[in-house]
Order: sequence, then structure tokens, then C-alpha cells
Amino acid sequence: MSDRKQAEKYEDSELYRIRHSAAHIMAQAVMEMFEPGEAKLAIGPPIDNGFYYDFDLPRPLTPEDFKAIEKRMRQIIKEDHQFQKQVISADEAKKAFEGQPYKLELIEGLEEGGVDEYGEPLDEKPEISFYTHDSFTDLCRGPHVPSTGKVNPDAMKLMSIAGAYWRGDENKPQLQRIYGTAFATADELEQHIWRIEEAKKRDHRKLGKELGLFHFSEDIGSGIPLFTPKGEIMRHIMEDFVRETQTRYGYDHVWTGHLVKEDLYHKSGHYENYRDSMFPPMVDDNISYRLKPMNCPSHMTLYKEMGLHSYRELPMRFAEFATLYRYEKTGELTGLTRVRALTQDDCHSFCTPEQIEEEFTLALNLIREVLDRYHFTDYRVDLSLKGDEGKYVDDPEKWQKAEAALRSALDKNKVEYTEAYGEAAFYGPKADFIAKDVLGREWQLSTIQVDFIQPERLDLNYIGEDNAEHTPVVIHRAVTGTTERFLGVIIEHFAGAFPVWLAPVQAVLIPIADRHIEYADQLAAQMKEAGLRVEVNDSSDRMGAKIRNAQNQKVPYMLVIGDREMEANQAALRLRSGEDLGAQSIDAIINRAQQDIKEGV
RNA sequence: GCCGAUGUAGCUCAGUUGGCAGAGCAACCGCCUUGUAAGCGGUAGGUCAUGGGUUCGAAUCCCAUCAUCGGCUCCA
Repeated sequence: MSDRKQAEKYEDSELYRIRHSAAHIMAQAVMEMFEPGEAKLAIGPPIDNGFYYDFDLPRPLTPEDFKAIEKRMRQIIKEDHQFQKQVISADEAKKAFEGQPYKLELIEGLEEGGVDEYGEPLDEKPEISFYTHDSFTDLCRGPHVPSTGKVNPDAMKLMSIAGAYWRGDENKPQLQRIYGTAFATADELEQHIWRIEEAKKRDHRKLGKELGLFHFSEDIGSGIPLFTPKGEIMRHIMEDFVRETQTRYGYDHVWTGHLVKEDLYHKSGHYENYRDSMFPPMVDDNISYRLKPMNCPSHMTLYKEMGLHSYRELPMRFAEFATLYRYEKTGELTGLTRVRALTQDDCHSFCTPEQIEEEFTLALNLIREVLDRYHFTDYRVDLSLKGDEGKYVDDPEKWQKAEAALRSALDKNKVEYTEAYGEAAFYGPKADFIAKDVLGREWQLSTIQVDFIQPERLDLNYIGEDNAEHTPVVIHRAVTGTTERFLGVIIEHFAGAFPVWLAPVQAVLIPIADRHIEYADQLAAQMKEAGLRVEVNDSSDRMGAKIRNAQNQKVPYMLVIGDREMEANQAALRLRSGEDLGAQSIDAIINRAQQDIKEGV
């Protein structure tokens, strides 16, 4: 459940039991579609907003199968079979699931202890239990509703079909996953479906097209967005805002280009970890260059090139709006939220170990101010820590130091956080800021990371008070993350109706007849003079059509200009809310716009 | 990259069993000179994603490639 503050944990809720039970009912319905032994069961847990079940089936399922499955599910619900629990031994369990390789693998995991029936890590050795209803038995710890009849047939729906790797491992077989959802009441299901519809309406790919902000082209390449003048003015405003704000906070800006010798990434460790996500090398006389996929090694190199540093110079904060290129796999590209050309609002803060906390606080305040301007007021923090295995650099002492520093900085700032193991960067732990948009969807935006590893690998140092050489700590920090992704997120957050300061076109002037165009042009010139972005709609459309167009473009102000306004040296102001504020002087309108810009509405 | 689906005009979409490629909006040209969410008429617009194949004949059937979508995996 997304709202973690709720007193009752999702796992203990009625909703969880309903969904868990619905998953079993669905599994029965699916198994019955195939001959005995043909279909293999994997796992079927409740998740946020619903449940799924993974199957290994002899043929691909299609959405057309959904009707039949749902129909059978309703029947099973109607028959009101009891869910019966049975604790059994591992041997009995194995016998019962003969011919079900995935279940057998899970049982072995349970037998050895350390993982639950979904393969998730577990502290203690669990008992092995089955839940049975009607003819269907599943390896399951429960809990369930008492009987199938407790699942509301009108509050349940199959949502989609997708491929999913067994145990989330791309080297293991790919299974078919059916996503479904269930609620206590039909009303709640309807609300859920409404949210999905609303999200579709707000989809930044759809709105980006409608508002004319960006395009993708097969001639350019996938994952490389092209920004129109309207899209680019937004990028410019967004980057300008962060640049101005972080300058005020004491950050400096640098520029480090687009190409880097591959050798540097061998030294930093990025090559080893991210080779496959870089564009292939450009080779010149045996020297390989790479399109820059991240800034840290470049910034660290710049730090070195600037000469010997005294502790008195620290912290040094290098921020850069750099367009990076990452070879994201084709199936991972999604609109602006996952692209191959991305512009990070990245910063690396070189500091002493004693300065970590202060640097963290500075970054935190900056993040708060920036997110606030974008109306992201509800966010949570994940403390992303190293997992037991994987990509992480093996240097327990440095990890321990970095983690302790990050924890203490979070605590000092009274930031509540959830720990996320196995989510750290290869070089250090992160504090990730996950903001909720108006639909309650979560987006990981900002990040603050503590790095004891790369500075040493790249031989950075400074002269301390003791006149000896020390290795600085580097705080990596991004505020909006990337311009592209953040733009995608705010398009959905605002449903395209951006705050005035951000709107690509802030006002459209609407002359009623041709004789009003000249006066409209005069007003437009005055508004432009005041720094506003305005357009005059001098087409032969009727006024109603002009209003409709501006409304669909979500332009904040519409200025209607006819004979009356022209005579009184005014314009009639209409807001995109539909509110008609009547005729006003152009100065009053400009004042209002400037006030709205200041307030960020 | 993997599983599944989709790809027709700038946009949204229709196109029967294989038989002359369509509509609305947008664009352009006229007429109308307009009072708070679509005025009227006309014109133009297509390598049916791309490349092969089957067929007398392919938007339609088959294969490959590319792209997009829903997920999985990954995300410095």
C-alpha cells in the first residue's frame, strides 16, 4: 500500500486477504483451462493496487481469455468454497506438487529456511502450509478470507497480461503473469479504474503531442526526444530555475563536454558496472572515447586538474546541466521518463568527512525548495543501502563510514526514511526522494549520495590542517533528476495545466474581429515587454473557437478584445478555469500575472 | 534484451471472406467580422512502418527488421 503511515499494515488488512484469495481463485480458473500437468504454477501474491499470478503455460494467453477466466472466477466465488489451511511437512508438500517445478523450488527454499513462499528473504525458518479451496491447493502461508464467497465478484477485475521472469531473474524462464485487482466494494473498483483512466488522460506522451512540446523520430533514433520551441522554453525555464536556486545556495557551475576517454571509466569503476549501458566506443588511433553517460568522473578529473586543494577551499560544489547518453535497452524506453539522451541537474560536492552533514543539509534544503515550487509537497525518503551481493565495491570500512554519515545527516535533519537494501549505487549509499503526484503515484526524483570510493580510485586529495594529504568525500546530488524525465512527470502532475511561471504560452490574446488585431498586438507588445510569453490569435476563427483552442492548450490567461475593451483601453480576462474576470487594464492583468508567477500558481 | 500486443493522412480512427485507400479534426483557399469551449463552403494531403514472400490481385495472408504500447529485467 502506498500510504505507509497508515496504522494497519497492508499485509494485515482485509484488502490483502481479499486480493490474496482472488489470486488463488484466478489460479484455479486458469489451471482448469489446460489439461492436467500442462500448466505450471509459480507465485501469486497481492501487490499495491491488486494481485498477480505467474504461470508457465503451453500457449500465450490473450485478453480474450480474460472473459472466460473472470466468468469461471465468479462461479467459484458463487459456490462459496472454504479456504482451508493445512500445515504439512516438506516431503508431503513435494509429493503434492510433483510435476510443478516452480513450487518444488519454493518448497526447497522453505525447507532450507531463509526465504518465504515467494522467494523473499525471511528471518526465521517458516512452517510449510497449504491453502485449499474447491479443487485448488496452493503452497501458501495465508492469510485468506474464510471462503471464496467473501470475494466481491463485482469488485474484481483482470487487468493485463505480461511476461515476467521466474524469480525476477532474466536468465531464468519467462512466465506469463496475469495482473488483476480486487476491492471490498464495486465502488472502490470503479474509483481505481477512474484513476487509471485519469492517468491515461494525463499521460505525458499524449499531452506532449497535444500541447506540441516534443516529438520522437525514427530518423533520429529511439529514446532521443526532439523538443519544439514550446518544449525547449520549458526546459530552459526549468534548468534556469534550478541553476539560479543552487547558485543562491552556494553551488558553482562547470562544463565538462560530451566525450570522455574510456580509460577514465575503467578507473572509476563505471566501465565494469555499466559497460552494456554505454553507447559503443568511438575509436581514434587506438584510443576509445565514449559518449559521457555520467558526470562524476569528469567532475572529479576537473577537481584534480585545478591543482592542489587546501581544506580551506572545501567544500567545492560542481554543478552541471549535462546531456548524458545511455544505451538503454530498447524495451526499457518509455516516453520522456526513460530516454537515451538525458540532461541531469547533477552536482558533486567535494568535502571533508566533517562537512558531510552540512553538505547534506544544504542539498536537502535545496531539494525542498525546488520540489515545493513544483507543488510536490508529499514525498518520502528511501535510504538505499548496499545489499549482500552484487555490484558493490568491496570495502566494508568505507561503506560503513558512508552509511553512518548518511544516517546521521538524515537524523540531524529529522528526515524519516525507509531502508531499502540492495538499492545503493556501486560506490555508496543514497538517500532517494520519492515524490507523490496528485494522483498518488510515486516518482523517484531527487537523490543525495555519499561516495568514499570514487575519490580514492581517481586519486583525489586535499591538504588538511595537519599539512598532510587526505582524500575528499564526494556528495553526489541531483534535484529534479533529469530535465527530460522531470518534464514528463510534471506534465502528468499538472495534467498539462502548468503554473504560470512554467507555462510555455502564458497568455493568448483573442481579438473578436479583425479590426481588433492591431490593438491586440499593442497589448501583446506591452506584455512581452513585461517579460510575459504571449500570443495573438489573429486567425479567422470565431471567438468561441479561439477560446476553445486556448483552453485545450491550457493557457493560463485568455484576453478577449472587442469594441468595448478597445474603447476603454482594456481587455477582458478569462482564466483557464473558465472564470471570467471581466474587463481590466493591461497593467492590472500584467500585475496579476506577475503576482501569480511569484506565488508559483 | 525478454514475453505479449500494435503500426493506415500532421492528429484521432474506419477499412467486410484478399478485389479502385476512407472519415472527422488540423492545414491551405474563399465567404462570414464574429462577445466567453468548434460559423459555412471548397482544395490539397498516403511507399497502408520498412524489406522480402504467397497470389491473377495484398492495407488485409506468411517471414524478417524497425518503432510504439503493457509488463519483466536494468537504471551510474
